[in-house]
Amino acid sequence: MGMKIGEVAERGGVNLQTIRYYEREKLLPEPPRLPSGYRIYPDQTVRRVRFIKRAQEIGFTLAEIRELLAIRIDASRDSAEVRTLAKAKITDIEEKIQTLHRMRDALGRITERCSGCGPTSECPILESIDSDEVLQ
Amino acid sequence: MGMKIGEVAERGGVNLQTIRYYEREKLLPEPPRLPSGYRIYPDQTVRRVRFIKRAQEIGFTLAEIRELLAIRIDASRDSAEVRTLAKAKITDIEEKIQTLHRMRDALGRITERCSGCGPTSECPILESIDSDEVLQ
DNA sequence: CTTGACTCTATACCTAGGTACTGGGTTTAG
DNA sequence: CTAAACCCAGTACCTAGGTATAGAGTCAAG
Repeated sequence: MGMKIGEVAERGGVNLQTIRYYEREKLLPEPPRLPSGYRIYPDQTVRRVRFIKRAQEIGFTLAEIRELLAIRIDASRDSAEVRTLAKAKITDIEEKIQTLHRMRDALGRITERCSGCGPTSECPILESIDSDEVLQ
Repeated sequence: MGMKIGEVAERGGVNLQTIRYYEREKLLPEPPRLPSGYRIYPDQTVRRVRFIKRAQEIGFTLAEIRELLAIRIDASRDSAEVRTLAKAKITDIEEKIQTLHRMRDALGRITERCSGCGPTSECPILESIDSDEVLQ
């Protein structure tokens, strides 16, 4: 029960320095320490680190991730405020999902139309795709 | 027909310097110039700039966006290769969509469960949510 | 035909998000 | 009881993705 920082980093898939950086940036709470000063972390810290990394991959900044985490954590807030915050985040997320769907569909059309063609320069279908189709 | 750089920047919603930066980074092709050296852009450049910005918002780096754009543009490639690339990108995108769905659902549960509660500290439902529920 | 808004290149600077290095102390396996 | 592996704080450094500034030329409305 309780890991040292190196294990958290390894299991979380990040550099050891990153853990300390997240602590400074208030993305991770300050953990208890051994008398030696060594940080001791509970298991769920690994999940939190992975959450941060996944949230970054889908375009949230550390500041936004801090807010997302705060939705769960701050028990001193009014629940109406919590709901308002959560709903705003849901809106952000749904917009990202829409954009991703559009990109996926455009890429899907490219793979479909070109199946069975030879080199691209001989593939009139690919050549004819409006060059802005994927954009949008 | 043809805008100068300031108009592209404004309509694209970015700083003027960013347009030149994207050109250096090969995200925008070098546009034709007036005899004075002024860059002259076609209309679709604005759409391309907005595409770049939207793609960034959902977590693609400029290097990845360059690849996405190249899928449409490079006609010297084999179409099988184009399809392989496009499929790899589709996989990336679908993973992002999954992550976003999970986050949205977790946030949705928070807003649902707390509707009608008073201050959070008096809301046993919110307090009881496993603090890692949104994570995952 | 001038004046204010725009553009050019080049270079310097900035923020976010880390990563590495230094000079120590600590833990643990043998 | 020692050597390898780990941790500490502090500080320096790095990359990505811009943004600002300087000094000079260009364009367009009056």
